[in-house]
Amino acid sequence: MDLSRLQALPRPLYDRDPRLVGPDLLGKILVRRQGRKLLTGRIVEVEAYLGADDPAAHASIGRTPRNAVLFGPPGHAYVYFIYGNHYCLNVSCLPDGVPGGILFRAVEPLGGLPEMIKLRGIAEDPDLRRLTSGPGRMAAAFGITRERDGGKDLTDAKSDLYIAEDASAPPEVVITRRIGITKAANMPLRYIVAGNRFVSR
DNA sequence: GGAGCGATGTCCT
DNA sequence: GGACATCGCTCCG
Repeated sequence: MDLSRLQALPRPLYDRDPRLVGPDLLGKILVRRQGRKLLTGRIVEVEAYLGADDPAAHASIGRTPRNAVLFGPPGHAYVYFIYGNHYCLNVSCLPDGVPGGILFRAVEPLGGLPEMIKLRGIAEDPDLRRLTSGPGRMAAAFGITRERDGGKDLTDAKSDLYIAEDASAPPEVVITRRIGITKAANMPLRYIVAGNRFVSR
């Protein structure tokens, strides 16, 4: 990958309805600096979570200390811990005071695969399709935790965690219902890259 | 290859 | 006390 082509996505991109931000994030690149190494993955699956009118969204119960990032300015990392085992990464959307976000569910690994495998704690020569497919697996592969990354500005290319674009063409987007939730499970708010094999099941 | 289930922390009611 | 935006293991076919 041509790293000199990487440009951090600007804040205004996130200052919109998550239903517009979600599809625009497909094909973009999640970048993690891990010491001297660069871990990168192309975003292939995301879900939008809205505000009071979306019962599945953490923001639907109103602002609490836990979900405050979703109510803050756009372009920041909302990281939460789920099921006692896993972290999940979101980026806040909409202006300060208005909640909303995008959950990152899967990336296609591009660079830093040995480091990702190490962070996942799995054997060498793994099934690459399962390295970064699913929000918990993806977060683990990128070493993302709430303590380390919660609240971070994801528009800062000097940060150790940000979202970038390269010169590649935007992918074809397919919209489906969201996965793994019980409330509002029928809302069409999941966005995936058509035909991509790193999308979760 | 799919259904069932346990592990496990955090937060809200 | 229970819900939970998950994962990986079992067991069954």
